[in-house]
Amino acid sequence: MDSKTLCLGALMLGDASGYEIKKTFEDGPFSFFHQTSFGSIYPSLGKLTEQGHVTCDEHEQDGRPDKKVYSLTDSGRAAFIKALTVKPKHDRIRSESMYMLFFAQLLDSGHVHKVFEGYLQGLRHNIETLSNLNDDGISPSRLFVRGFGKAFYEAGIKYMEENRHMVLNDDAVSAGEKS
Amino acid sequence: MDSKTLCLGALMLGDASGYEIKKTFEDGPFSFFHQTSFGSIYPSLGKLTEQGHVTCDEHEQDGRPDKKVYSLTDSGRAAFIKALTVKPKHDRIRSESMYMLFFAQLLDSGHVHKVFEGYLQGLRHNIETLSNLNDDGISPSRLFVRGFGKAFYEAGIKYMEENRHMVLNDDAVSAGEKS
DNA sequence: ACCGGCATGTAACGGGTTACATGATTTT
DNA sequence: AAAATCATGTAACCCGTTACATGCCGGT
Repeated sequence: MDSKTLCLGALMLGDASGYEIKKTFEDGPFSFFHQTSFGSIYPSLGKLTEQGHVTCDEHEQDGRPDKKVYSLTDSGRAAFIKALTVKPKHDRIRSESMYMLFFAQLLDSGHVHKVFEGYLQGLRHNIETLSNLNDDGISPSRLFVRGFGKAFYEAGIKYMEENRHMVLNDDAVSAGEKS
Repeated sequence: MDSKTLCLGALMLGDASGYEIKKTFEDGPFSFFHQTSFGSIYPSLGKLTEQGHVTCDEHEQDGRPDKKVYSLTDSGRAAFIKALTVKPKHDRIRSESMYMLFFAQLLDSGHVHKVFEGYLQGLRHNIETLSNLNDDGISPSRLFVRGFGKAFYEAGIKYMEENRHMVLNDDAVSAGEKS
């Protein structure tokens, strides 16, 4: 799935600028299963405009560059649906943190600790992000995906909290006193 | 984390050929949080050999090309540990299936059905893969990572089974009869 | 007979990340 | 005073995927 399709999907949620599309992938409903960067969004929007899949309204602004708000056209909507009507590729996950924790016995325990806590915090942050989304009037399938993300992350948090002793062999010490 | 580090990690589990390293990322303990392809493994092994991080033993074989079995050197082990002693990047997940399910209401229900069932099957397959691994004599941190993967996938399966009605609006019909 | 598994490797192509370039305004 | 937010865009580079090239063996 290329960056253009990702942009079309973001615009299915409503007109938006490139900047706002990026936020959708950071804080919005796609945050837990996709990510993009400006370097791919802006060129994609350019190509989509050429192809007639989106139109662009420029709003002048004080000081800042003009805000370019993109809207889907019928052809864009059709292209989006067509792009989604293929066999999906398998999920691709890359987790450096898990790779590090796997090799925890080789690493400095301070570092392992940081990685562990950082990962936990990341999971909590992701749940918060999903929980902050407004669910009013959202279709069941969208709620399903949100719920799936939450279920995933919650299971991860629960597991980590219950099994921290497997990676961190200092809990008894660091919990009480430091000497 | 580049492909070279990934190869070093695979070799930490024992000497292996490029072909076997790939299997480690497909069926082995890394399967759920990383993936690679021959196109990146073979060149990486070449570079690592040049750098002295691995050595290579060639075993002649009947018919097949020689099997090149790589082993870590001390310098390789040190390089690996150094590569892991940095702040990990955030997990990167890309799930085309979830993207499709999010937009289920736009898509042909037959296709949605296929995506849903395919995804569920994929989760089950992942759990099976993790369950087939031999846990004997494995360090706690490695078991932790395995358990994390299982907890993740199990939560996903449970959620999908309990909430299928949110995406699939044909369960009552298709469950009983087909007319 | 054909497909899948074993086994290594190269090359091109595509694509995305990162960094750079610019700059005002608001928050800390 | 510095950092973050808003806002767009380009370019280079890295790197990985995909496809190609080759070939035997075992199972169906």
